[in-house]
Amino acid sequence: MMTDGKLAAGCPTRVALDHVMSRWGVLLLLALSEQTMRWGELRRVVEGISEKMLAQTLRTLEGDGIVHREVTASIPPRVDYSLTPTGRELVDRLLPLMEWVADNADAIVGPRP
Amino acid sequence: MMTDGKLAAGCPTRVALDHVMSRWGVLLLLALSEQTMRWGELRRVVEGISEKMLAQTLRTLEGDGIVHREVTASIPPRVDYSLTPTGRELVDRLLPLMEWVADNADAIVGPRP
DNA sequence: CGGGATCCATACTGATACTG
DNA sequence: CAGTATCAGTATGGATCCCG
Repeated sequence: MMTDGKLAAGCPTRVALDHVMSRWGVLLLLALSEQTMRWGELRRVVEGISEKMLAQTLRTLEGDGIVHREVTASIPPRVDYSLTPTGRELVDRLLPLMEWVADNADAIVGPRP
Repeated sequence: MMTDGKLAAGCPTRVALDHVMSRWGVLLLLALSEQTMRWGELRRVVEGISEKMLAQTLRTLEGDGIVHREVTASIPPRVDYSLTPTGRELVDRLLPLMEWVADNADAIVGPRP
């Protein structure tokens, strides 16, 4: 029933899905699921992400109302990223999936040379 | 705690995640969550997918032990795709997330011009 | 019908430099 | 510190043609 007309090519669900399930999106949401983080922390925790994709993905998620960006005008400047209530709802549904993938990752990827 | 060392750059969890959460992977899993489907059906149901990505994604998921491929030698040839038990476990955790995204898609994507 | 092979466009990355 | 800008190399995806 979800596969009927609801997943047409450019529909909102598809777009939202691309944001949320993107390579770096899930990892950022996972990181923020535990605590508010600063730019530099995210850069370190989400290993392998480029500055470009970090900025781009954060801006997308912020625009989606999933991530909250809070600037503290100080020297040095400080910017904190956290989940919005909507983001929290999303992550609550994302976490069980992530845990399953983490638990079964070896079985999935391992067997194949 | 999942964000500690467990998500290092090339770790199995990251790789598995890229397969499962890929743009087309989720849509194929969603389609197969309801019933076994043939190549042509998947091509139609997962609107917008190219033949290349359909073949590639299916082969990846098959290699991961998530999707089962069954060939019937007939004329015309027939190939059915279905979820393995592992795939079913995965989809059970994926579905709640998908439903949430579908329900909130307009709120996520809509508000931004 | 179910793909494989090929070529081309785009997206992503990495490195570097620069700013408020 | 927290970004933005730019450029070049590479990976990824799409379109098309073709075959058993």
